[in-house]
Amino acid sequence: MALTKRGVAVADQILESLDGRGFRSTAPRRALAAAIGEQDHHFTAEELRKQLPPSMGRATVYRTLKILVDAGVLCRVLLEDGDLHYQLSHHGHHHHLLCGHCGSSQDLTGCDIEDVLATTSARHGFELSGHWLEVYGRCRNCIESGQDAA
Amino acid sequence: MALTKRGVAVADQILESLDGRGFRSTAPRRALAAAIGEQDHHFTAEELRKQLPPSMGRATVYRTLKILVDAGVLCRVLLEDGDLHYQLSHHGHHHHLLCGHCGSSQDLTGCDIEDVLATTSARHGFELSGHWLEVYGRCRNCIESGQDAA
DNA sequence: GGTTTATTGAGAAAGAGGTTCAATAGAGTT
DNA sequence: AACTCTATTGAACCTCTTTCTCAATAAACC
Repeated sequence: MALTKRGVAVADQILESLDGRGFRSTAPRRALAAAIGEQDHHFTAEELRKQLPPSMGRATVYRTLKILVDAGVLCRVLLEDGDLHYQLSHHGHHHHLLCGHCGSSQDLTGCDIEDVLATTSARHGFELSGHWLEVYGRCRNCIESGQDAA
Repeated sequence: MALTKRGVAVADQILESLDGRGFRSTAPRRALAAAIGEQDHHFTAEELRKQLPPSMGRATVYRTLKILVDAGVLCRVLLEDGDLHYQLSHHGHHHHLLCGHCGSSQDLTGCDIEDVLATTSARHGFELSGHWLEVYGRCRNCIESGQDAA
């Protein structure tokens, strides 16, 4: 696995985050952080595991991923077909624009959906505590490179 | 399983929908439709199966559920923890208000989220084709019966 | 170096869901 | 009512993902 500058920075961030939560810095965790740093797209636990040395136990991958989701380092992405993948969580709460062609995802910022939801929920007598939104479509790159709709 | 008036009506609707799509009316499908009609909440395939006679094969339950999702009779609900459940789909496209206390869900209508998404996506050069939104919180009943936040 | 305790990996096990295929049973026909 | 054709079924088996157990290992701190 070739390491990119960005990937290494991300890996460092992940390890710091683990350290900050009292988790030990171990070789498997460093390898996992490095691998996550190199991911272009959202990924599954198994996809990630395939990119790691087979010496790393299944359980370690799953355990560490769960820790990272709890820590807010990773977030889960719901694909259009119902598959759940992982992805770096750059900001706090945010949404994803998922491209059905290249599989990329960008974070959706500047979205006032919370306000809309608050008023609508209130109309139903519903006390809002959270929401989960995924947006599907085609990204700018795929549009410009002339990929036709699937 | 005690049959309610509403449940029977729902079951009839489901069977009609199957019939309209050229599927045969069989005893297992009738039993499954009846069971779905009696569900208060969103449910998993396995939960439903437990309420059906053990003589009904696993495959039949899964096959029929898939058919019903394709037919638009059922929709999938994403729970806050990432679990996917099934639920009756009353309208076409819609969203759910999921109560974390009683587990109930109501359909979210009168939500102009599509417009908001369209403009925001456009700002990202993203061509919108669909979205998935779930809203979590506490329903009117739970608020009024004084259930404290979990 | 020694001690304590979190962490690890291997293997077993659970859980959800899909596949195969011979047997069964709808639905229309005669 | 019997007959035919074909969709449907259920049992068993399998795959894929995820979790659990537990003895061995290795951080971190003294």
